[in-house]
Amino acid sequence: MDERRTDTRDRIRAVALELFTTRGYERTSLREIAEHLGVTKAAVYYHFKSKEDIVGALVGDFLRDVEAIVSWARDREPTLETRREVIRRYAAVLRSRGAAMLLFLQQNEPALQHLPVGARLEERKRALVRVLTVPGASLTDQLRSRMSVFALHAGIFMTQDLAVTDEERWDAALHTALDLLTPDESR
Amino acid sequence: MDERRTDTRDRIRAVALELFTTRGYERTSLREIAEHLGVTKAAVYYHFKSKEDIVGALVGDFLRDVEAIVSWARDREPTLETRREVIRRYAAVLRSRGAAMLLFLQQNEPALQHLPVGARLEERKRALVRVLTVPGASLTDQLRSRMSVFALHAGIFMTQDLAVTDEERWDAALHTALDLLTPDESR
DNA sequence: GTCTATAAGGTGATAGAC
DNA sequence: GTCTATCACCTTATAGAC
Repeated sequence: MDERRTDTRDRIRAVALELFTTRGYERTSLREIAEHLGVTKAAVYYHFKSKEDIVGALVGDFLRDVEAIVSWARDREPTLETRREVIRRYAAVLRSRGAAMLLFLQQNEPALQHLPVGARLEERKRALVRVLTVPGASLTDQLRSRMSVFALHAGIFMTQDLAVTDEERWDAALHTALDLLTPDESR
Repeated sequence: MDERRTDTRDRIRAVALELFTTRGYERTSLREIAEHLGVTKAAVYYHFKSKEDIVGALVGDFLRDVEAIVSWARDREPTLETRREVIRRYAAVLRSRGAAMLLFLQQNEPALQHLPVGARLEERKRALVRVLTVPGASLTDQLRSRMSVFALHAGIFMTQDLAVTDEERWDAALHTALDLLTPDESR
């Protein structure tokens, strides 16, 4: 029924996403989050049992999205076209989640590594890279596959200083990612 | 004359580099650094006036290396061959500083952003990207130039799980970086 | 649901003895 | 150069009133 009487939980998520991105997860305290919302720390602890729990809620949906892509790819033949479609679908997921989530993930990757949710993130990323890599590929091509995924991230966060639209960013990112997916030898 | 009677300062640098890389700058306390060396925190403070001062000593030489590359490039015509040589020289600098320094920089980029030395790092990186980018290049090519620099980093830290030598990593990294430097249109 | 109050412990940094 | 002792402050997290 979703009969919540306040929207504090969602507001905590939103403020946490913003602060974790701009100031970083480790440098953001629960006091800061609470003060931005005009409530006390204890109120935040009512909605989330720990600081880690907040970041867990933030990345949960994203993790399920990636998982779905990997499952889909595993049911298909590992052709170049399958790999290209994986990149397109991953680009679509990133796009639907918005640049904010992507910037948060990028900015806090080192911090997340030391959290339980970071291990799950790492696992999904590995699975994604696995379905993108040709078995027995050269080191260069393995690197290209890994950088293909990264190109989608970089297309957004590495171009924040340029005067272009997000639309143009996504286009350039996808174009570069698909190019990296093409094996080095066949070019 | 360099008449130091102990090598504690250098040992602090080495231990800090290791801990900052494996555990992260923010998650590493001065107490931990001191304990790894078998001395007290106060002893560390005799050699470095602050925690920030340690990381400053760590990246100082690297910053000067990058600065030299940028100066060299600015004195030459901005041709593709110049840009390729910039990448080769940057690869050589990374190589001479060792994978440990690179992993430290990569792992702590978000943390360094909030430190004074991070601003200097950011400035050099921007200057490096500037000499690598053709004026008036398309968004895709600007992204490719930026990812070219990143490819050298990724070639090392993104392939740590693969059973290859560092030599092979550097080769694949340089090859991929030089490919990204070639404009998208002329391929 | 949100509050006040507090526990328990870690942090960077400094003073001053040896 | 290194030590002990300490300062001032911050952190995550909880207990219990309203």
